[in-house]
Amino acid sequence: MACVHSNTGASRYGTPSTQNVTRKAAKLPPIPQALLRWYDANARDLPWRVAPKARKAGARPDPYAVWLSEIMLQQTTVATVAPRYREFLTRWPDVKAMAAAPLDDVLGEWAGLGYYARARNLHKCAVTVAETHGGFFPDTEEALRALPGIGAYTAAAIAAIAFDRRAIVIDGNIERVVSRLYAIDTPLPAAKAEIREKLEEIWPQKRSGDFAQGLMDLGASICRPKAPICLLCPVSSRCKAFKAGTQGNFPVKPAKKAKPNRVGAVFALVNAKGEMLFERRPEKGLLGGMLGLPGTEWKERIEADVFNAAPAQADWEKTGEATHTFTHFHLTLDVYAGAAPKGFRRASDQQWIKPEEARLPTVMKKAVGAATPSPSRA
DNA sequence: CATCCGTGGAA
DNA sequence: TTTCCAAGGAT
Repeated sequence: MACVHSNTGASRYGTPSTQNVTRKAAKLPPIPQALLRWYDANARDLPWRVAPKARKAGARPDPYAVWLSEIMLQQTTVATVAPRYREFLTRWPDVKAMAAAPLDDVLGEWAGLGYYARARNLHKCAVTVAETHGGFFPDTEEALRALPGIGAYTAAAIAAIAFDRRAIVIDGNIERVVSRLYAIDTPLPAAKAEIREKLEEIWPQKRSGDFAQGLMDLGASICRPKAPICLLCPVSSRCKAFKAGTQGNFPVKPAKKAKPNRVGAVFALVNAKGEMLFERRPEKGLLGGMLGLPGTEWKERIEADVFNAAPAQADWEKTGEATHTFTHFHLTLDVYAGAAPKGFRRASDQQWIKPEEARLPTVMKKAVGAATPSPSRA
């Protein structure tokens, strides 16, 4: 990449005292060039990633694997995703396999990962790709964007990483990197337009996917939210915030709201086989489609007669509490345990499962734990 | 544009 | 203990 001689470089007017140094009128390398060189040497080894070296040799990632990883990585850390991703890929090696699976199997495999709409849309997307795209993911940003669970970020990421399209990928990492590079002081999310404009100017035609992954790796390892390691940054010389020493001020974010408290009660009904009664939660809303213990709604105040929400008449004993913090509220659940009365018949949306075998969202796992205290305690 | 939607790790 | 926040999307 030939360096065009700058006609604005300071070297023209260099003082005589620097004559022996003869610094090259070194125009700084463009950001993509510096970033990609850094990525070639420092790319993280991730299970869904084709390393830059292999990529240059012609290897291409499986679009299914890219899609699966991107959905799982939405608002979820690499450390959490990596082992779960391997389980998904082993269980459903391709999109047709996932499309053929029952939704409840996918939800069960997703248990504990949070944001369960992702799992519902994952399955819906697999079915769509299998049925209306012949089992192949579309290779354009626009067509990808139309699929369930694929928004602006994920569509661009898949287009760039799996299909080598020039697509402007913007995630939280890249927002942070760019807002520091250009010292963008507009608060998010309003700053997104400006961030996109800056990226549009510098985004390379070639190695679009590697550029996106390089920016994200940089954001994760160097240009971190707290204590960025600017001394190791390949583009610090181009970074407006670094030069001003203000990298800690970016990105500007709005203040967060306080989380209200909510309370409720759940009931752990146990039968003679030691199985516990679970029910499938409504398809939409919090923990939609997941298994849980029957119980009250979760409100600011406890209901007058919580036993109206019990699944059966039983000698309910309060065995403990479960506390959990969701994205937008704190929850305290009173946990009651009881034995199923004779002749009890479960409803159609309920099922008996050994508690240790149930694939549950975390709050329900905590509630089950509070219903069955571990035998040993010193 | 604002709100809803999980979880676990780090500081 | 509390706060922050991570490869966001749907409504």
